[in-house]
Amino acid sequence: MSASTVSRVANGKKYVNSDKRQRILRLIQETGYVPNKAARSMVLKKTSSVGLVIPDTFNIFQRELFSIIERSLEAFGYYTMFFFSKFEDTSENNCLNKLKAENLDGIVVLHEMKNAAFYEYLYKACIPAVTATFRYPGIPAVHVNEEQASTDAVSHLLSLGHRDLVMISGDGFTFGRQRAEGFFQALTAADIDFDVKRVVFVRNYTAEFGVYGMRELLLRRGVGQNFTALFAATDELAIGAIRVLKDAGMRVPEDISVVGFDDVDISDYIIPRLTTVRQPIKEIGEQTALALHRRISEGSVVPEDQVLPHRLIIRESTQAIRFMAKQDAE
Amino acid sequence: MSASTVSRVANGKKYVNSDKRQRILRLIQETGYVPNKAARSMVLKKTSSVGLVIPDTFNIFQRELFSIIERSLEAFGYYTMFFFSKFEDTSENNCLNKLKAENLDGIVVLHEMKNAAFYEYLYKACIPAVTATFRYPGIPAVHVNEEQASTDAVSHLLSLGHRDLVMISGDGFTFGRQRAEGFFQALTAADIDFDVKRVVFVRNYTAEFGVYGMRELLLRRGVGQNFTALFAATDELAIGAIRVLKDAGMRVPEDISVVGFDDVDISDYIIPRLTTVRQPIKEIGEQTALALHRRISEGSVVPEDQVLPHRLIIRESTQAIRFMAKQDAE
DNA sequence: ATGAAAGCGCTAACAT
DNA sequence: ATGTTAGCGCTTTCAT
Repeated sequence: MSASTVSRVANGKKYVNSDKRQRILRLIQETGYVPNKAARSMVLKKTSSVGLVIPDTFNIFQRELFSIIERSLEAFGYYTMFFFSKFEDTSENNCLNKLKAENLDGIVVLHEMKNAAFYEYLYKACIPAVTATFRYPGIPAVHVNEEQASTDAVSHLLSLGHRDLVMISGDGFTFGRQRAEGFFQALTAADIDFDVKRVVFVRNYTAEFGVYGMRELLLRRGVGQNFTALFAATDELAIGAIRVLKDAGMRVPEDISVVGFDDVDISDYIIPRLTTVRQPIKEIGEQTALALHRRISEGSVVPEDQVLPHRLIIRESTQAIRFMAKQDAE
Repeated sequence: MSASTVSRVANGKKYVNSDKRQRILRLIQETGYVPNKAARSMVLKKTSSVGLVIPDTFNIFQRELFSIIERSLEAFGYYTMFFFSKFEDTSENNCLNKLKAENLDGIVVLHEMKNAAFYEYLYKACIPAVTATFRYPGIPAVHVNEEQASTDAVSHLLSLGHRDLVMISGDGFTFGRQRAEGFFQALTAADIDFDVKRVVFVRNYTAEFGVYGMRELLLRRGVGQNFTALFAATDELAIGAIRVLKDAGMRVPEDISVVGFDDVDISDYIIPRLTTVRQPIKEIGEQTALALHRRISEGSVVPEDQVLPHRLIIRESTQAIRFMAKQDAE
């Protein structure tokens, strides 16, 4: 029989005698035949593959997220190709070139490319894209309300009686600035003095940089500043910061309350269990995949912003301010 | 000019007038032309892509590892495709089928497929493969000596005076059994009674399952058993176990010493800092990529086993046994 | 040094 | 219902 008949069977098309269909199906089984994807995608002019652009170094939350996205995409029948990119021009261009060679059906952007050429290419080449955990004008995004979530975290601290707050954030991504923004908003709303010194920005969102951030904060503390509570822009930053506090003889939460962000899996197991803002990571991943699938299959062009609900998870690392702590300070 | 000339330029072939070459190069730059990978791989009969088979659920160590492998592979000019597989037949077959469709140049196996059909396919289809963190007969492997590493960890506990040891391991992968094996070997070598009750096997290597494991151990403890030290098959298992101990009012390391395995990035920041066995994760990743590259490019068939050196990292979670602890027990 | 032509494995349009 | 043909974008002979 001819190639086209086999093709018809393989793709479940009509117009095939059912005897013949059975026979071909059996043969496919026996020989373990699998159609060549390259050839298929060449004639179909689509690859059933989507690209996932991710940061070269990622924290636990991001790692979790992109594996969820990968699996959700797979459920829709897409293959996922990962593209790592650093926060630097050469790396981004490199990444873009690889992307171009793939004829991807769509792209999920998890890493904020700073080079506008990237987004221009997506636009010109009419490649459906969705961003997750951040926004870019004209592209549908799935994310939480970072400012509001941060404000909620800080409000929790405020409601516990804390007035002297500090924050560790990062300068690498927009969310770092947004979370700091939320921090300041909550503070000003509570009539607390607006002092930029309350926030230290570190290069990365890992525990290692949490250590650096807290050391800096402790240094500042020495020269007149003081604090009873910390808001860390990620759980890992919090873990590093708590480490330093412990080493400096300060107890969490007795002396210092700490709240993190992300609700990474280990946050519920560390000592003390971390109070944090949970991002609905599963939903973010699934909605991102769904949004991209819809853009690809239905060609819906309307860029819609999906803001998913966050939730404050109160655990052990925060507690009401004690008078002792205040007295120690004076 | 003709397509073939452009092709020659794009691939850096000879026999092109240098004026023309310059002109084409410039045009490529300007138009942002990138050759279509599908068409290329069809005629070349190779894809420059390698598959990375990874477990559907992975712990921090594995996540770190496969991102290192991906980057190392990229350095050799390969694209990486990720294939997730569960520990179950349908999922493995599914994974195998996807693999087949790709015409991969090579495959890195990080997930122990139990279905032999998988390895048979690799063999029959002559697809170069390398396994990492475990071994499969006939395939080059990159890994540490799991038994020896475990023995070293236990010896450390022994040298601290501990005699009553327990272990939490998993049954999902070979390394779980190997690490338990090393545990028993160290015990028998030290003339300590060989009691299978000393080890509890959980379904997964995460903190969550560390909690379950320790709860079980504590239950057993109630009925006459006792222990002053724990060896956890992964750092995350250790984190979960320490959590339970803390909740049960036991201090680490004052009452119970704990040693983990992997030296995951956060292990140096948690409270207490975790004593653990470090796997040379970077080297494992790099050597895996290198081994595969060599098999692909040089076609070397000799399956060689690469055993990389581990290292015991002593931190805060272990300390010499105290008499008090012994007395408490009696 | 360059161009023309063939062919990689597949699917879709066209015949029958 | 089935086979034949053309063509996807590239590289590689083979001519010139």
